Amino acid sequence: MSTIQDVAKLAGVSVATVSRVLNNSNLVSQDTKKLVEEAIKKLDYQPNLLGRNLRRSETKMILVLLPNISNPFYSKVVKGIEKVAHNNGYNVMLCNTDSDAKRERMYLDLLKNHLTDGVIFMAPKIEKAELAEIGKNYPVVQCCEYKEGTGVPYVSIDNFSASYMAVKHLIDIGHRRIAFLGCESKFNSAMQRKNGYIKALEDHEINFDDSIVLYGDYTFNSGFSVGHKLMALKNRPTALFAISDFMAIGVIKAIKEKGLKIPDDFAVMGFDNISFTSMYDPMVSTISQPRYDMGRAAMELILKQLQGVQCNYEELLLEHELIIRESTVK
Amino acid sequence: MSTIQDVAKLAGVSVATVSRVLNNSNLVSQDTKKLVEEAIKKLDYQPNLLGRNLRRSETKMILVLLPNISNPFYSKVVKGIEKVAHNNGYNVMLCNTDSDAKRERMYLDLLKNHLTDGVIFMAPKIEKAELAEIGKNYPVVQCCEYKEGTGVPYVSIDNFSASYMAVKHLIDIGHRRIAFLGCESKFNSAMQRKNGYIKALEDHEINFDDSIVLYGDYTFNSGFSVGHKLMALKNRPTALFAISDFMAIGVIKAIKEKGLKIPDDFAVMGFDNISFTSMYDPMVSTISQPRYDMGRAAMELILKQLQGVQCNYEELLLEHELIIRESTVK
DNA sequence: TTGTATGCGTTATCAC
DNA sequence: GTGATAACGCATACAA
Repeated sequence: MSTIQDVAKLAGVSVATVSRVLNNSNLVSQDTKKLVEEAIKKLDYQPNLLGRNLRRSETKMILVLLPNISNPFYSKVVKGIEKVAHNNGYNVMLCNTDSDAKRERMYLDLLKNHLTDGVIFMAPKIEKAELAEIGKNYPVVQCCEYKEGTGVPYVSIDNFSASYMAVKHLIDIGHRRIAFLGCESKFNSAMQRKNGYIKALEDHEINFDDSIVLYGDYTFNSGFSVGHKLMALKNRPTALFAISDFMAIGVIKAIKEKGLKIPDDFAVMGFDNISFTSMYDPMVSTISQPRYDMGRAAMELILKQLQGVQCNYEELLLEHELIIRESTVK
Repeated sequence: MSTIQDVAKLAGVSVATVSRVLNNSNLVSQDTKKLVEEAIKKLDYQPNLLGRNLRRSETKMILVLLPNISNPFYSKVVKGIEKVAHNNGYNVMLCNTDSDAKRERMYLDLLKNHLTDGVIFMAPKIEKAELAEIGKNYPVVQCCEYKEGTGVPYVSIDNFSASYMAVKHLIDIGHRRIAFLGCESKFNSAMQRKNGYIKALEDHEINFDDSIVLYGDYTFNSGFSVGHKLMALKNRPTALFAISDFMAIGVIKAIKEKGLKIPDDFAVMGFDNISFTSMYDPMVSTISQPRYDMGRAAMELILKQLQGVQCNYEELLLEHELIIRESTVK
C-alpha cells in the first residue's frame, strides 16, 4: 500500500506537490502535474482518507438514523438524501435504530467521535432536551417525523391537512360513520392526524364517537385485529381511516375474511402510499408524501449547516397528495 | 472540543496514561485511573476517533452493499450482520448500489481509502475478476447472491434444492402442468432455481414445456403482466412457481382479476418469504431463507478475515424451509 | 510554481 | 506505573 510519500519520491517532487495535484490545486504546472499523475497510476496509489480526515477534521459522511430499513416508507426518502449527498461529495451511512433511544445514542457517538459530519433523524426517539443539545453542537436535521421546539430544523408534511383531506374524501363519497385507526405513540404525526380526523368530522357536522376511535402500532397485525374488533361492533361504521398503510391493509384483510365487499360494504383509507398499496387486492387509497423531495430537502438543510449558513432554523412542510384507489372508490 | 491533551493536563498525568485509561489497559493504578476518569467527565471529553483510526489504521466499520434497501428481503439479513458486528465493536454502513457496478466501485473506494475495514456484498454486480482482485486485497464476503470461482467466501442457501422442494410441493398436491417464472439475470440463484424446477419435473416424469417458462425482473409488475399472458394461453397451466415473492404476488393479482380462484383453479408458489406474503390475500406459499443467520454468518466470516484467520475460503449453504400457505393449499 | 516543516489526535514503543 | 516521544498519512502556512 503506497502513500503520498512514495508517489512524491517516484515523481521526483515533494509531498506537498502531490497533495496539490490530488486536490486539483491550480497552482501546479501542467508538466509536474503529469509527472505526478503518472506516478499515481504506476503505483496504483489510493489516498488514505484517514489522514485527510484527521487533518481536515471532517469525514464527508452523513449519518441517517431510521427506525428500520425494512419499513418501505423510508427507501425513497433515503434515495433523495443520497442523491444530494453524492452530488456534493458526501457519503451516507444508514443505521437502524429500532426506535430505541439507546441505539440512537450509540450511533450519535459516531458524530461526537468525529466519524460523521452530521445526522439526519427520520424519527427521533431521544428526548427533546437531548435533541436540542445535539442540535446546538452538530449539524442535525429531522426528516418525516420530528419534535418541535428543539431548534432542530425539520422537513415533513402538514399531517393535519393530509389527514383532513383523507377523511374528507371518505365523507365526499357518502360516508358518515367513519372509524379512525391511530397510534398512541408520542409522534407528532399521530396526534396531528387524529386532529385532522376530528376537524373533518366537525366541519361536516358528524358527531365524534369515541367508540370507533381505535389504536394500533403501525403494523399489519395491529390493523388486522382492529379490523376484527370493528366487525363485531353493534353500530358498525362504513369506513375507516388508518394512519398507516400497513394497518389499513390489516383492516382490509380482516374485513374481507368476514365476507364484506370493499369498497361497497366498507371503505378504507391508508396513509403513506407505500408500494404495497398498489399491489394489494383491492388497491388501497392513501395519502402520498413527497418522500424523495423530503430526503433531498433534508440533505440540503444539512449541507447549509455544514457550510456554516448559520442563519436559519427552518421548518419545511412539503405538499402531500390524495391517491384514490379501489379501497374507497370502485 | 477537548482533546486527550486537555484531559492529561487537567488530571495532571501524561497523554500516554490517559490513552491507557481510554483503552482499559490494566497497567495503570486505580488512583490515577480515577483521576483521569474524573477529568474526562469534567471536560465531557469524547475521543476523536479520526486520530485513533489513523494511528491504528482501522475504522471498525464494515461496508454492506445491497441492491436496494427497499427490498424487504434484505432487512433481516442486515439485522443479523448488525448483531454480530455490534457484539464485536464494529459498525455497519449500509449502501444502495441499485445493482449498478459503477456504484459498487464508487463504494469500494471507501475500502481502498481505508474508510471501512471490510465489505459484505449482498449481490455483487462487478465482474468476477474484479471481485477476485478485491478479495485478494481486502476482507470480503458474499451473502445471499454470489459469484463462484472468485476465491471470495459466501453464505447462501442451496437454491437448486430449494427450488426443487417448491416445485415438488406443487406436484405433491396434484399439479402436473406447472409454469415457471424466472429471471434472465446472470445471478446464480436464478439459474439454479430454474435447474431445480427442471429436475423436479424430470424426476416426476412431467414433460418440460418451454412455452410455460416465462421471465420477469423480480418485480410485482413483471409478475402481473406474466400472469395476464398466462391466462391467455390455450393450454393453460394449473400452477406456477415464481422465483420471487413479488412476482408471485403479481401473478396472483392478475389471475384473480380474471376471476379464477386461488388455489382451486390455480396455485402459486413464491420465493423468499418476505413479510408481505403473509399479509396478502391469499397468503402466499413460499420458500423461507434463514436470513438472520445468513447475515450473522457473513459477518462472522468477515471477522475471521479481519483477525487474520487466513486459512479458509468458505462456502456456507444454510437451510431453507418450505412455507405452505393459502396460495397452494386451502 | 515548488519545497519545508508543522500539526491534526491518537496509540505504542521505549525508557525510567 | 508512568512519561516522553515518535509515528500514522495527509493538507497547508510559510518560505523560497
